[in-house]
Amino acid sequence: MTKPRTRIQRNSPGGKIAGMRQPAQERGRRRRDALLDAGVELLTEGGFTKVSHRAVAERAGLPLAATTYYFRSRDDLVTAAFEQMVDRDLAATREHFTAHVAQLADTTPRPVAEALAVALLPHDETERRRHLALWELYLQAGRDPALRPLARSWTDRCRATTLELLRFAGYPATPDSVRLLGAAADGLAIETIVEDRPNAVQSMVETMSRALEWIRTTEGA
Amino acid sequence: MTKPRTRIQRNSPGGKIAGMRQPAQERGRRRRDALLDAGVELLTEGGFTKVSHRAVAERAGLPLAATTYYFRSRDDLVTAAFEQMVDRDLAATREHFTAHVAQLADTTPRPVAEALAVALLPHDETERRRHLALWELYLQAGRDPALRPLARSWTDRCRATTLELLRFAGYPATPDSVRLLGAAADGLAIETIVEDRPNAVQSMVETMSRALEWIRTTEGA
DNA sequence: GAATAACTGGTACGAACGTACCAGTCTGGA
DNA sequence: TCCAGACTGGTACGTTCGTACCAGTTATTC
Repeated sequence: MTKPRTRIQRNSPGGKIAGMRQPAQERGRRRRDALLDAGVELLTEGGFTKVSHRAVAERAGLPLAATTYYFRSRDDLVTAAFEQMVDRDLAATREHFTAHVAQLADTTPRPVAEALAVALLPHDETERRRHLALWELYLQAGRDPALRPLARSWTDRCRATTLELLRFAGYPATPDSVRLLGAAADGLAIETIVEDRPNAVQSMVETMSRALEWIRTTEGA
Repeated sequence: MTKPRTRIQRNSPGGKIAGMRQPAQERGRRRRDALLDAGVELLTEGGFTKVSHRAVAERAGLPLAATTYYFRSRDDLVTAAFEQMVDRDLAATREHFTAHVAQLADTTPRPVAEALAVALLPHDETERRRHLALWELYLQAGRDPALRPLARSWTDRCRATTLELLRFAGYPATPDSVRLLGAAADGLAIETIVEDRPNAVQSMVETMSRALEWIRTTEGA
């Protein structure tokens, strides 16, 4: 993904391994975190291409060289940011869904589908852009094998979470039905995020509740 | 998407509108097409970031300035390439599906799902990368309003084609069921293309045939 | 055949980029 | 107290980029 290799590589300028994972000192850890947060912010705002060493450093209020000190390369930083975004995304989904379902009177398909849509769709422009960035990174994994394990783990964890949440809501879902439901949810979510059409949310709820209805009848409630 | 605006813009260097849509002369049309094809190739091979004026010109065997002569900007070129890729993709899907279905003995869910998977999934590495590029551009539409109409039209045409093909295969599909089926197909296709797991195709066939089964029972065959 | 527009191709500018480099300062363990 | 290693921050290199520019050649129109 990068090219300029203009000077001789020097791996250890005095003993350190260039771009370690865990800084030894507290201040170093704070700095690395700040860079990571800056990376996530920039990824969210402008996607992949807006994440440059300079932009990240400026956003974090740190000198340019800090980025190459704490991360082996730009790719390394982006990968770490992706990882963090996935974690946060899954946690947020779980939280949204359980909070929504907990206050439900009945668990007929319709309100559960609503809870799912609320949990999976962005609620404001910033969140929309975050989801966009997440999918951009996911797609990038199709070209960059280094990102692939992360992409797979995102899918797996999404499916596991969906299965768990459905059972929590009283649906006798199996991995098979979750596969269909999850894929459909992904497809609809991407469509909503990208195309920004009127009634997209309502339409997604409609479609998802049909899918839940299908689960309830075929899996035998 | 671009920034460097270093000199004063000059719109009409002698009468021409910078970057017209249809060259007036035959040779010009051929050159524009060559640039477009080069753009599609580069998009396929390396995605978005590999498409630079210089790369396109070199691939097309033309001087650098040809790119700015025939396209208003890099974005303009990319948009035109996206348009072309969508057209070709839809045509290929239709062709694959009908060819496959035509030689089917029965139209039970399983073989039809197979035909769908064959029509929607890439068959070699080049095709896989082409699909990757298509989705990258689609996602880009989430950030760039200029691309959005194209993204919407892709979705709409996909759904219309799916509906048509299902009916061709003898399935009494409605727009509603196509919406679920199409979203699921998109989700599964992206997953397959990006994650490159073993048995992905078979798993997709499995899932799609369950969806078709469902269509057949609920829509009443 | 002359005038006008379409097109060509080489070049230049200014900006941004990834990352290497290095002389220094700070910090924690012996 | 000392010193090795962690960290800092400023700078520099070489590359690539988008696109403007312009003196030419070629085609079309009157």
